[in-house]
Amino acid sequence: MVNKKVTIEDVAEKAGVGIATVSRAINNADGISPKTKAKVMEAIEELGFIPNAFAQSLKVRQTKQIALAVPDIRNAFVPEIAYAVEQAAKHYGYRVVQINTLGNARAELEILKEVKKLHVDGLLLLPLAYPKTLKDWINKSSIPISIINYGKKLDSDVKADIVSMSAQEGRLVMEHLLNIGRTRIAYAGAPKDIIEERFFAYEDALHHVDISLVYFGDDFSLQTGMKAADYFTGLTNMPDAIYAGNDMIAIGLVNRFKELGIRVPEDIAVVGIDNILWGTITTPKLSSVSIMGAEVARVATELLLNRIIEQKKGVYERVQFEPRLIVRESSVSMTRTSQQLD
Amino acid sequence: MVNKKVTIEDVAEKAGVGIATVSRAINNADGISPKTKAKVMEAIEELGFIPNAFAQSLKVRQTKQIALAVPDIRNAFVPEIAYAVEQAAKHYGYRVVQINTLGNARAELEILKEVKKLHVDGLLLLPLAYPKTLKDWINKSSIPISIINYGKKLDSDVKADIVSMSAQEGRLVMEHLLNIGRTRIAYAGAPKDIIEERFFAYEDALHHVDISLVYFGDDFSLQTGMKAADYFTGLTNMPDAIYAGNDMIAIGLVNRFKELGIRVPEDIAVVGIDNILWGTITTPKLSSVSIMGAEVARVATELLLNRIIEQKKGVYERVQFEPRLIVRESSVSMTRTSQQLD
DNA sequence: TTTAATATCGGAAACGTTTCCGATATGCTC
DNA sequence: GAGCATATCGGAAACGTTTCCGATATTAAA
Repeated sequence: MVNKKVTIEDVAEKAGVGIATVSRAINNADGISPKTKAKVMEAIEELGFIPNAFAQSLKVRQTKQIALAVPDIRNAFVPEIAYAVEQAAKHYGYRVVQINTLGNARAELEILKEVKKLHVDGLLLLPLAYPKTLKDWINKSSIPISIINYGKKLDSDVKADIVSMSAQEGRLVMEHLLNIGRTRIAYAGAPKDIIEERFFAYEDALHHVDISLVYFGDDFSLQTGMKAADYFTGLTNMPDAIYAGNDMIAIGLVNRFKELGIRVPEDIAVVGIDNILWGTITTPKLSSVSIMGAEVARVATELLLNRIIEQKKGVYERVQFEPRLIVRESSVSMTRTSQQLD
Repeated sequence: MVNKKVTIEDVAEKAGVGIATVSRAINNADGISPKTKAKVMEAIEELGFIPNAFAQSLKVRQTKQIALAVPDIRNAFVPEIAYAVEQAAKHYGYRVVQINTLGNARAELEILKEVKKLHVDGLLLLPLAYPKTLKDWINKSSIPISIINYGKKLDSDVKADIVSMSAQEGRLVMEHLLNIGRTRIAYAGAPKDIIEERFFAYEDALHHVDISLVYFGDDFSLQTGMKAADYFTGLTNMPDAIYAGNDMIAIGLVNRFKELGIRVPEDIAVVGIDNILWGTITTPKLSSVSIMGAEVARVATELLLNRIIEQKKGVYERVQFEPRLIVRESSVSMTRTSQQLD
C-alpha cells in the first residue's frame, strides 16, 4: 500500500521526537537541529510517509493549486494555452487544475461556482463571453483572478489582472482583405455573443454589411466552418473573401471549398485568427493572425502567481499584446513558399 | 468576499440547531426532519455557506476527484481522450485533475509520485512506456488505477483495470502497405521505447528490416515528421511507403514531402495511426488506423469509477478494442472522394 | 394513561496537520 | 561556575468537517 495511513505521529514515534519536530522537518522550517532533522527524514523515508494534503490545507488554508477555466479543450487553441499555463505554474511550484466549461458560455458562470468548492489559491479565466453576472462574480470573489482576455474591452473596474490580446485582430484581417481588393467579404463565426469583438471588427470595417454574408454557427469547430462553406456556396451571389472567427472555422471552410472545387484564394480568400499550428499544414496554408496565446497565457499565469504569493491586494494589472497578421496562401496566391509578414 | 470563513457552526447558530444537524442537512442524510432541514438550508443560503472541502476530505477520506495522467497535451490525440474522460467522470459526479507527464517517459514515474500527494480517489493512466518500476508502482498503489493502454501486451498480473487498443494497429498498416504493392517500406516514430509495439509490428511484417529505413525522432510531433521526411529524402534509395508511428508524424511527413515536390501517394505512400480529426483535412487526406481513443477512454473511466464507487477489490478487468484501418488518399490514389473501410 | 418503539437532535471525539507557547538544553560572557 | 541569551524541542490547541452515541421528543401500541 502506497499511502497507508502513516501519520506524522508514527514518524515522530519512530524518530523518537515530537510531532511538532516532524512538522518542522518536512516544511524545512528552522528551530530544528540538522542532526534531528536527518533523523526525522530517515524515519520518513523508511515509513514512506506522505503528508496528508487535506490536513495541511485545512490548517494553512492554501492548496498550491490554481484553476484554469477554459472552453472546449478540443479547440486546438486551448492546448497551447493550457500547456503554457502549466509550464509557468510548475516553475512556481503550483499545480493547475483544468476546468472545462465545455464551450457553453451560458454555463460558464454555473461552472465557476464549482471552482469555489475546489478551494484553489487562484483562478485563471479564459471566458468566451462577459455577461454582467460574470463581472459581479469576479468582483465579489475572494481569491485572486487573472483573465486571459480575447480582446474584449473590459470595464476598468474589474478586480482582476487582465492580459488582453487587444481587439485588433479583426481589424487586421479586414484591412488585409480590403487591401488585396476583395469587395464581397463575408464573416463566419460562432454565435454573436461569443468573442463578439471579432464580429464588431467586421462591421466596423464595412460601410454597409450585407446580412446574407454573415454566418453564425454553433461553435468554433471545423464542423462549423464546413457548414458555413455550404451556406456561402448556396448563395446566388457568393462572397470573394471570408473572415473566419478562428482558425478552426477557417480550416473547415478551406477544406470544404476544396471538396466543392472552389479555389482558395482565387475564388475566395479565407483568413482566420489564432494562428494555430494546423494552419501551417493545410493546402493552401492558412493566412491568420497570431494573437500569441502562449505568451499571453504565460504572463497571465505569472501575474496571478505573483498576486498569490505576495498577497497583493488591489492595483490590478492591465497588459496588452498586439496581434500580428501572418499572410500565407489562403488569401494571396503565391509563387512558391509562404511569405510571412513578421 | 465569496468564500468568507463562514463555517458550519455559524450556520448552526443562525438556524438554531446543532452542527451535527447542519451536517445532516448538507449531506442530505436522514435523521433530520424536513422542517429543520428547510430551516438549515435557508440559513446556508443567507450566509452563503460553502462546506470546506478539506475538512470534509480529511474526515471521509475521499475527494471525488480522479487524476488523469497523460503525455504532452499538445498531441492532438490527447484532447480527445481528455474530453471523453471528463464527460464520463462528470456523469458520476467526479472531477478530473489532469497531470501532464510532458511527454517525458523517463519522468513519468517521477510525476506519479506527485499523484499521491493529490489524494485523488483513483488514477487514469495513459503511459507511453512500461518500465518495470511503473508496474511495481501500480501494484503497490493503494488507490484504484485504470490504464488506457496503447496496445502493449501487459503482464496479466498488473493490479489495474486495463482497456487496450490491442496491438494490431501496426499490423493493419503494414498489411495495407504490402497489399498495395509497396516494397521499400520505412518506419518513422518516436524513440523506440515509446509505444514500441508499433515498431515491433513493423519488424514482424518484414522478412528483413533495412535499418536505413527506420527513423526514430524525439517525440510524436509534426516536427518529428518533417525531420523524418528530410532524412528519407536524403537517402540514395528512397522508400516508397512510410508507416508513421502516429498521425502527427504522418502529417508532418506528408506536409514536408509536399513542400519538396514529392508526390503522396504516387511517390511515397504514408499511413499513420490514431485517426485524429486533422488527418481528414490535409491534402491528401491521411490514411490512418482508428484506435477509437474516445471510446477506450470512456470505458476506462467507467471501469475506474465503478471500482471506486463499489469499492471493488481484485478481479481486474481486461477490455480490448479492435482498431480499424481507414484508407484515404495518402496511401492510395483515388478518383474522387475517400473510400472508407468501415 | 403508560410503555415501548422510533424519529430527531446535540455534544464531543476524531481526521492529520501547523503553530503558539512554554520548557529544557546548550553556548557564551564574565 | 553563575547568569543570561539563544537554540532546540514537545504539548496542546486549532483548522472545519463527519459520525458515534446518548438524550430527548414524538408516535404507536397496549
